[in-house]
Amino acid sequence: MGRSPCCEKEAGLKKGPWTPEEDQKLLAFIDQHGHGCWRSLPAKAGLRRCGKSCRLRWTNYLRPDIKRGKFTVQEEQTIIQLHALLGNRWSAIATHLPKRTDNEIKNYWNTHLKKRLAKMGIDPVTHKPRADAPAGAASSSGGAARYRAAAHLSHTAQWESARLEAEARLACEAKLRALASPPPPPAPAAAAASGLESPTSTLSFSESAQLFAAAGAAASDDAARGPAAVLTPRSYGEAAAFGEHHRLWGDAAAAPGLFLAGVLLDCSAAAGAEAEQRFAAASTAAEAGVGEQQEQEDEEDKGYWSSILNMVNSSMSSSSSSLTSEAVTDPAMMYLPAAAEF
DNA sequence: AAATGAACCAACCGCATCGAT
DNA sequence: GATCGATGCGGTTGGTTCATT
Repeated sequence: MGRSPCCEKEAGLKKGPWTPEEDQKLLAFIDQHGHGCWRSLPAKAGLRRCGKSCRLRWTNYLRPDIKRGKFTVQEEQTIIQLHALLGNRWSAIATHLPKRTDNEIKNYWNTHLKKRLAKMGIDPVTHKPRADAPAGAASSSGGAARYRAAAHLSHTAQWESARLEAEARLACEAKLRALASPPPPPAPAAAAASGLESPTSTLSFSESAQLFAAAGAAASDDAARGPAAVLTPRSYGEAAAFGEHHRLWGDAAAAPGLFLAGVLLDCSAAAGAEAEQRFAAASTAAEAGVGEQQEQEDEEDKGYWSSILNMVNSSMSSSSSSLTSEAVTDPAMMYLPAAAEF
């Protein structure tokens, strides 16, 4: 499609850092008239900038409801959790951090959080411990290895389902917002309801469900073979039914939640070394496959997922009075708003 | 004090998406 | 359904500041 660049390379258009005078002009204009059409704004406001540049300056810097300065531990945790679920969808993440811009969150992730995770041996893309992480993965055999494989499968399935769930919720949110004004946009909600294919996923909704079933089978198989298998058929049965997303995880080393919920809370700069130790300790424990430890970790994982889902839920329910709290917490109701579209 | 490298962040660029025609 | 224009998003760049040698 022959499309002209959104900001034609007009001679005389200024680029680079904004001056206080330009900020003032932009602020004054938007204060008086609103931004309206960004493309025509610069001329009306007397600015030699392209509309895109004006929009960026406004949304990332001049908007009055922007909070600047250091990110709190709470905000850090939120970013990490949401990034684990949503990937690099900064605008979606930013909707859960009022007063922070997507650009700011993205910068903070790239300059701080990503490095911190990497330093701890956690892959910042997958949020799982890396294969080459110091204390962990490699040295298992026999039943333990099979257990880990089953656990990993389970982990992958749960990971996918929780992420898909969050995406579905975001799609619902968008839909509900749209319903409040213009007619509903079909695309995201439709995808969520029918195929649930996701831009950040290699799995479809049904594939995730199949993963649960496969993980359940593997675990049952393992349970029959030896004590290393600690995943209960009950938990897998429920998971396979695709109702309980925030159930137990099999493998502490493969479960990003354990660290993201707890460790990262206190690993901001000063506590970095300690966090790494905790990471190593947890990985070692997982390696040993100790049941008691496992139960404790399961509890933490449950808490982790609850916190994420609660976070998504709360923003969901606060943005929509038409949904009951039951509707947004009951897994069976989870996809109804999107499904109702069809 | 100067040089160098790392960290930070505002802004740009190109592509994707959406709505209008 | 095809096309076009406007806007939004995410990746990247480049300038500035800070820390270290």
